Amino acid sequence: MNLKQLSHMLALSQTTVSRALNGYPEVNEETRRRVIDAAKRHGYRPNPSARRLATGKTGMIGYVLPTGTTVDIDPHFVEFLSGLGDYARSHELDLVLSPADADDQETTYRRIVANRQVDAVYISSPRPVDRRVALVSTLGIPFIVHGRSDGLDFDYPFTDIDNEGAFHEAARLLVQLGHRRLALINGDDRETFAIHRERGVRRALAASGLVLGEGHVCSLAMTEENGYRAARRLLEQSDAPTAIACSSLIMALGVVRAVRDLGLTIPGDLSLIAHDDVFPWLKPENFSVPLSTTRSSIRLAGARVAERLAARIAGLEEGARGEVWPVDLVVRGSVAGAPG
Amino acid sequence: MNLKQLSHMLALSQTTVSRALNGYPEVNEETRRRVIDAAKRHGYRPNPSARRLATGKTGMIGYVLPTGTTVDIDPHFVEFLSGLGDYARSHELDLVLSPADADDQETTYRRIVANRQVDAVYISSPRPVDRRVALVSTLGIPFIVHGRSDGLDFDYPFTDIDNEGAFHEAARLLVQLGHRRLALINGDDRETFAIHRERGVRRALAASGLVLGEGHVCSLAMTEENGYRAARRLLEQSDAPTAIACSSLIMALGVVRAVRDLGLTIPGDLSLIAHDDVFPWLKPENFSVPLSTTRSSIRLAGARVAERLAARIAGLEEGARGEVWPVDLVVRGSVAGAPG
DNA sequence: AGAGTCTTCCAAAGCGCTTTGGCGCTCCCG
DNA sequence: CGGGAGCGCCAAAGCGCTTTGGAAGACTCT
Repeated sequence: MNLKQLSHMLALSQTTVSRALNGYPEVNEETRRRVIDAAKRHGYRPNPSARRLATGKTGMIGYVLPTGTTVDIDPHFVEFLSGLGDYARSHELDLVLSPADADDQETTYRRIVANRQVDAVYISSPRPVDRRVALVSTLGIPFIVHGRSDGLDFDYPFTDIDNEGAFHEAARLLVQLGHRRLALINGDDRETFAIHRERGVRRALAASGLVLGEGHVCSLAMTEENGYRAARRLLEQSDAPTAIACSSLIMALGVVRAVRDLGLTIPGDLSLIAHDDVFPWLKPENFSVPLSTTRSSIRLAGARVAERLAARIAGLEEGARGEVWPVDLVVRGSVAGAPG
Repeated sequence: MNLKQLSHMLALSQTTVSRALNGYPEVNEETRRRVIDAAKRHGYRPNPSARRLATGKTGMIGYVLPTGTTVDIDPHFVEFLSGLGDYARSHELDLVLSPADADDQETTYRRIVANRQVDAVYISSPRPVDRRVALVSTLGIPFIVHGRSDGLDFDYPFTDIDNEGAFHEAARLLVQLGHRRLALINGDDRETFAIHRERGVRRALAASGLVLGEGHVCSLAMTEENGYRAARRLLEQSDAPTAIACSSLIMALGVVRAVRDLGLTIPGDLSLIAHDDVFPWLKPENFSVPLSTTRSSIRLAGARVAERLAARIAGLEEGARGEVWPVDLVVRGSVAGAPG
């Protein structure tokens, strides 16, 4: 059932039917009703390929998915996706994932824009001076960055959480509790979020005349194993930290295991605070010692990004407004005063 | 740069240029070379919307993403996606995720097929007599089911792992080690994989004249918390199991925590085997007591599904062939002879 | 009553590609 | 040298929608 058939059976022109369906004003309400009714009754659905060809609108938002046998999409992605999908569903948007070589995502961004495959794109896990952000903003397609890229000489729209503030708060609390030797087990420090977190910790320490020791910061992919290794390394050195801030719940699992292996306890020997992106399947309150966290739902962020993307597509949002969400510091049993 | 412009500047017809580019035989090799060269030099890329309108081919594979505020996409999805993306990338396929109400995915499948939005779809987490499978197969779009749906009165193409065999092997090993009271901490038993796993365990027990006790099987969403709760419940009852088979590594985390909370040890008081889908961020060998697992890479499955989908789109694969992959049983420190 | 203004609808021209049907040319063979 | 076969190419017709540029009819106003 296409426009032609439908208009023919209504004894109207395709123009009128199209306009009636798309809410254009120059059609009689009575006629519109008739058309809409008939369309519904015959299950007419405009062919999106044709519509796209004519309008350029696709009803899709794009994301370039970094892939490669050595590349791991991390589990945060799925939570973000849940939120994004949730919003997208209610607005009839689809999401197209274009897999790309992790080291060359730009070609793919170019392609999907040149091909007008999507109405908007988002970018995640940005790094400082991120070339994708630069590229996409010159390409002139609506976009939102989830996170931030520093050092760019132009503004761009983003939604980020206050990573620096969160880790500043966490570190400040630890310092207030008397800790003098803090360590940071961070994510990949080529990513902005990790840099911001480190900055937050350093700033808090500096406020009390302390520093983050040379060997007291680790930047690794956020796996349980890396959390374990980092913690072992930190805790076995002579000036072992008495408190650790950790960038992920998954890494924190490894930290807890290391602590146990070394015969230490939390929070007796070590205070621990981790960042919690709010996974349904792993909760900080369920750690053997309930884990203090800086908490921010990545799922909500996904929904927000989708919302802004939709607004931009509709022309309701413009400009380079960046928003930074505050992060909750949730104190649980894993922190205590410094030992000794 | 479109076909018209390109053909004009080559002083050829659009037809010839199109054919040259698409590898049709009726064009002189010399001409073809010229055309391809010019296309490359001018960065010509056929407009996919137009091509789609003309051919019906989209170069995309579809997936209906169940969403809803109460619906959690589980982290397995992201690993599957990695594999799928990996293959898709090398074959210039994109993936479109259409979010849908988790309770009504069929409408969305209908839509994407009717709209010819994608060349093929896949279905995951199938249940017995899954209506999506029935629907999609009548819709006549190429598809692959990741997993299996039992009780359908027709065949369909799927790629699954031998869940029954895996848990049969696991349970058999435990029985051989002298365990008489086994328990199963399973995933949601509305899904086929969980049913198959339970069947595997029961079959192994039956072979030795044993049964899976009434209170010895739990079916829950695969979260750490549920693993913990299930394990507590099992271990605190009077006829507590001496061995547990567990459907997920994440749940196993909870089991381990419960065991510790109860002052028990693995494998002294309890033997534990879990299914490992092979996450890069959580490895069974890194559990405090290295975890025995039934192992099967869900990532590889993703790549395989993509491969079959591509083959079907190209008309290289037909029929309802189902493939069932064997699962490795990897024995580590978490199993031992039955206590007492 | 005639002119002007809306209102409501239509025919037709794209959007950029593929594909059908056919045409002219060369080549080979009897 | 004439005719049939192939080769290489082209013009034009879609694919199904939106949108431009009217046009016919109804209505208002003077």
